[in-house]
Amino acid sequence: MSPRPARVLRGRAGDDPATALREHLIATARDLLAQRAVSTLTTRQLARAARVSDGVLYNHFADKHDLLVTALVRDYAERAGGFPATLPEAGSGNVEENLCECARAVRRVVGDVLPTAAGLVSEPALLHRFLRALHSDPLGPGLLIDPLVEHLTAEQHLGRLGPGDPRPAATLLFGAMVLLTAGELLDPGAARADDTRDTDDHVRSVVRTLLHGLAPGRDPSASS
Amino acid sequence: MSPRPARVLRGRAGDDPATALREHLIATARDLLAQRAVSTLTTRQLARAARVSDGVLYNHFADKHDLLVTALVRDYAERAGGFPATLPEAGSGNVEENLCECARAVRRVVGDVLPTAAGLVSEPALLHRFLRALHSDPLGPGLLIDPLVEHLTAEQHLGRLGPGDPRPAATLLFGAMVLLTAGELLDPGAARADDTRDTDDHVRSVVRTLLHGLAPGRDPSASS
Amino acid sequence: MSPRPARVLRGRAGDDPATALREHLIATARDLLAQRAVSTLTTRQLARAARVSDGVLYNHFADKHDLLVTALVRDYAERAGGFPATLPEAGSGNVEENLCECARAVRRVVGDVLPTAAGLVSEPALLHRFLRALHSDPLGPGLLIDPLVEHLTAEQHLGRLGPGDPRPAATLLFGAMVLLTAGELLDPGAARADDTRDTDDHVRSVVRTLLHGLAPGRDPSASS
Amino acid sequence: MSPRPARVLRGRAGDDPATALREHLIATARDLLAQRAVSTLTTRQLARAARVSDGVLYNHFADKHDLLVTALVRDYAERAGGFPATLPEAGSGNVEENLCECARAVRRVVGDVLPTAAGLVSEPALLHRFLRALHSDPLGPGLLIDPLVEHLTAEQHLGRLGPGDPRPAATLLFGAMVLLTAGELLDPGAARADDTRDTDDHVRSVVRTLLHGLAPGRDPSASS
DNA sequence: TATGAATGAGTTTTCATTCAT
DNA sequence: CATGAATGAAAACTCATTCAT
Repeated sequence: MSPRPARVLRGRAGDDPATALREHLIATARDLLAQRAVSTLTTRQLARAARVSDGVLYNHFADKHDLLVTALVRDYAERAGGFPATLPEAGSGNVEENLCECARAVRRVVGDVLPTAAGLVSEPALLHRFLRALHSDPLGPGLLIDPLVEHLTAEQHLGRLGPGDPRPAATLLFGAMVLLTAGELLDPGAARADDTRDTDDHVRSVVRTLLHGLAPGRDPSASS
Repeated sequence: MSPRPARVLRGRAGDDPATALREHLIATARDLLAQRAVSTLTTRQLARAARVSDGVLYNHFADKHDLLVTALVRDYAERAGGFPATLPEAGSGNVEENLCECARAVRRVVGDVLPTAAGLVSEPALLHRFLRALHSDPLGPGLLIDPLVEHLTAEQHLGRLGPGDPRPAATLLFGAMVLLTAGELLDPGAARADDTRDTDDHVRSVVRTLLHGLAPGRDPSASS
Repeated sequence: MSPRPARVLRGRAGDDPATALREHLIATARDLLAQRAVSTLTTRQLARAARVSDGVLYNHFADKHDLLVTALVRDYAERAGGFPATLPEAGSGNVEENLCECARAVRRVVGDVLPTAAGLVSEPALLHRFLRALHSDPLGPGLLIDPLVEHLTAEQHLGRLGPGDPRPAATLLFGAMVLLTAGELLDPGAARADDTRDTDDHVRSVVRTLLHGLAPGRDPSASS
Repeated sequence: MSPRPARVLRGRAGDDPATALREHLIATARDLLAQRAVSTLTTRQLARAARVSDGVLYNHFADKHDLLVTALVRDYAERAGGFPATLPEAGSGNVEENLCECARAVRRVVGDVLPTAAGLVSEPALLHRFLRALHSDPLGPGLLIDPLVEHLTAEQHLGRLGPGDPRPAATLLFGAMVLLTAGELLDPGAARADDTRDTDDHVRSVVRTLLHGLAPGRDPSASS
């Protein structure tokens, strides 16, 4: 009485067969999205990669964009949703080290999310649908910045950071990490064996600069 | 019996007609690139816009990508090449105001360059060729960061900024501007009438935070 | 352990469920055929409209065409079958008025049947099957003409029409009505508010011409 | 300096190469339209039949419908445009024979035009574009009826036909011919060796009936 | 060397039909 | 028998590239 399952799902059990293939398609799309840019993905490639016939897509999604946006949102939600948990506890250890750990967390999530996000820029229709989907989800545009701001605020309340609006500070830290990530993405040739070490030095110096500021008359060596 | 010049160039004199048409195509491509995304640009549109026949392109460039990359590089070179001149003179006026002006200059150039650059992500082949072209040109990847670093170094020598590596500071400032710009590009709906003012407030607060740092025990109100 | 009846027929009793669903599909197809053209009807639309699963069709009909032809024949049979009863009684009232009423009856049935029939032309396979089905049914091609011929014959026997073969007369009347109907179908824009009146004037003048003939030496005004 | 000609046109000379392929496509479409119904024609079939690549169509026409409508109009124009010339001269020979000749002319043109026209019914979009094209051409919807009306009028002025509106008479004659034609088109099996003879008898009896009318008190034998 | 029509592989999407359940 | 998802062969249309002139 149930319809025939897709060949590719033969042998699996326990799933709701109605949603199993839908999920399979989303998963396949995410896989491909991690390799190629959105706009280079064809429905044919998708079907081939999912080991499924050309038409299935349209049994589960309104059109190609519908599947793509769904996969994109799912991807973003999972990657960005885990971000807050990767931030260190405010008050623990030492402030600078904490900030470095924050910066590394940002770098990780940006590394995950940036390639896909950048690919969206050239597909205005897709971008629009993606942003609408994000806004109607609990995933707001502040999903990544806000936890950082909260961390800084918490450290302020603990007296471990000075007063002042933490949001520009978060922007500075976040932006610097975006830049480092983008640089590496654009120029993979620069990635060397000692890459991690170098990168971490970058992170640390950025954090220190942010902590002590550029203005003269302060002794940054005090906390190093 | 010299070869027939393209119709669109009839009447011009003095130029080498061969390079004239090449330049004309590059200029047209740049014009279109400022309007549409790279991936949506067809050779036909290009030919029509250049008032030239569909095939000429292949007499002057290896293929469509070759023309596009050339136009992209040219565009980047001009926009980014003009950037240093838009930075204020170190030592003039007041340091904070100078930094704000630097930040605004960064925002302008990023606003010019980011949309096109982001569009490249979805065309991996193009992106690769673009990056190779950039590296073989004098236009290194530091084209935008280095002038900023120099400005900061100059202010340090004048004693108007504290000691320390100016490069992470430049990264922080630059990254924050990228973030602001990207936010506006992605969410044009957030652009309001008071947009300029808001944005400038953002810029100023970012600069102040960068100047005074996050560490406690410093009175940021002193210099505001 | 009798087979499960289709959801849409649950609760009905007394019918043979096998033929009930068959009839339900035919009825649904007729409904849709009255709205859309044959060639635009998909099996999916049919199944949805019948509130039945996509595959049932193939349990009761050889294929889509089989169902469609069956529905088409059924439709034609009912519309054309009702036609004789809509003709006026020979001998009643006045001959001209009776002929007008015949003409109107023809127009009605043609209006019902022509759109569907014309739509068949673009589906040669369907058309062929349809015609074969018609011929094997008691529904011959004379189904519409013959009753008209009989009416004329009856009026002849009553001495209210002159002698001569009534079949060409029926052809003339029928053909004129087909023309009027086709004209309106092809050019719906010509339909005005006073449409009914105009059309009826057309019908009347056609009937009068048919009654009195074109040959000279006859005073058509005598019977007007 | 001229672009490369289509392979299929190699060797021909004298034509304007720009319009040669356009005409070739129209001609091919007309050929196919004479065999298959409009809606069953695919762009692929068209290209194959024209011995031309799949895409050429779009170099000369906005889309498939554009080509089809153009072919349809061209076809109609040529077939229907020649119709008036095939009518006999009013006043020549004998009236009845003249009317029979008119009827035969109508039958010919209807036989040419009806199959194609009927196929249009199931393609509302195409039908609409076709009708619009017809109306903007000198080819009005009266193109076929009007010459017939004029013939009758001329015969009236010569005193060879009685008075009265000739238009309903034209409608009757035309409609009867449409019916005869449609019957033969729908039921090609009825076409026999003696077909022409039979058909001609039909035509003659229809014309006589039209001439003498149905009303009693007239002696139709007088003119037979 | 400029022209611009011809080429044909490639794109997204539809849909009649099948078939495991 | 009913179910309805899977199938895959089209469909219309696009576009980078070629090439006779």
